[in-house]
Amino acid sequence: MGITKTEGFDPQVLHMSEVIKALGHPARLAIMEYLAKSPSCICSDIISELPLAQPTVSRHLSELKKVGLIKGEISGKNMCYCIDREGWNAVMEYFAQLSACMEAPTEKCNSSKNK
Amino acid sequence: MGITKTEGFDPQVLHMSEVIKALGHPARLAIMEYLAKSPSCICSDIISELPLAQPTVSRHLSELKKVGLIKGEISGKNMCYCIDREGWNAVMEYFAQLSACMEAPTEKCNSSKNK
DNA sequence: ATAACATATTGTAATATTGCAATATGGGAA
DNA sequence: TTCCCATATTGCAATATTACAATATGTTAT
Repeated sequence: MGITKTEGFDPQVLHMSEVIKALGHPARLAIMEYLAKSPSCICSDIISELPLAQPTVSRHLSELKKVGLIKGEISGKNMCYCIDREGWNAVMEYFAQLSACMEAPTEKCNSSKNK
Repeated sequence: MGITKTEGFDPQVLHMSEVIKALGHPARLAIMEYLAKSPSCICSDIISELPLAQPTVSRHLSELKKVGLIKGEISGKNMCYCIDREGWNAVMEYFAQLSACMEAPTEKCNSSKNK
């Protein structure tokens, strides 16, 4: 159906999957890489870095912004995007927690079930 | 168009985005959580854990397997899935490297450009 | 062999995603 | 103001994704 079912899932899983989904696209992952590595955050630089048309890049940028992975600030005539550390760190912590559960054979790791 | 352009992107970005995309769905992320937390890896347990029909879960499982995040082993009448640590760790290392680039203000972090 | 169970595959309908051209918007410069 | 420039938005068309019923496959027990 193309529609993703959301009922019956843990709210944290729902939220995280949405953020992670935004990272699951070459253009958007490349944007994150670029912003992580480059001192420049000017939108036009990002556009010229990617093999996609300007409207397409703009759409990907707004999707990353929507889920809180980047934030944009107007800087004169340009738009300056940068990584939103809060959103990014939340994903990293989520993954770290999952990894920890894999390592710990018999520990609880049931933080999401305590409700 | 629904089709994702791949030309002009770094091969690592292409591969990683594919794996991450598999994680960007509530059912598939819930499966990963379940396998990380639970000692059981029997397919039927996963199915009864999710609010989705059996064929749908089966498809999600095969997608996770396709990108190397889980692996399945036949165990008599049952199928036993578990996390493929190699694939999982590759994603974690990729993210760790990206995070490191964000922290390091003026270091190179250009490993992907050395080609 | 047959029944019962567990899982995978196929077919299909509904919806989502992607990409780009065209266009709109908004700021600075002339 | 008018002309650029940079970016966002809109409107498609093509393709991908999702979910499930129906069905197929394979395994174990009887």
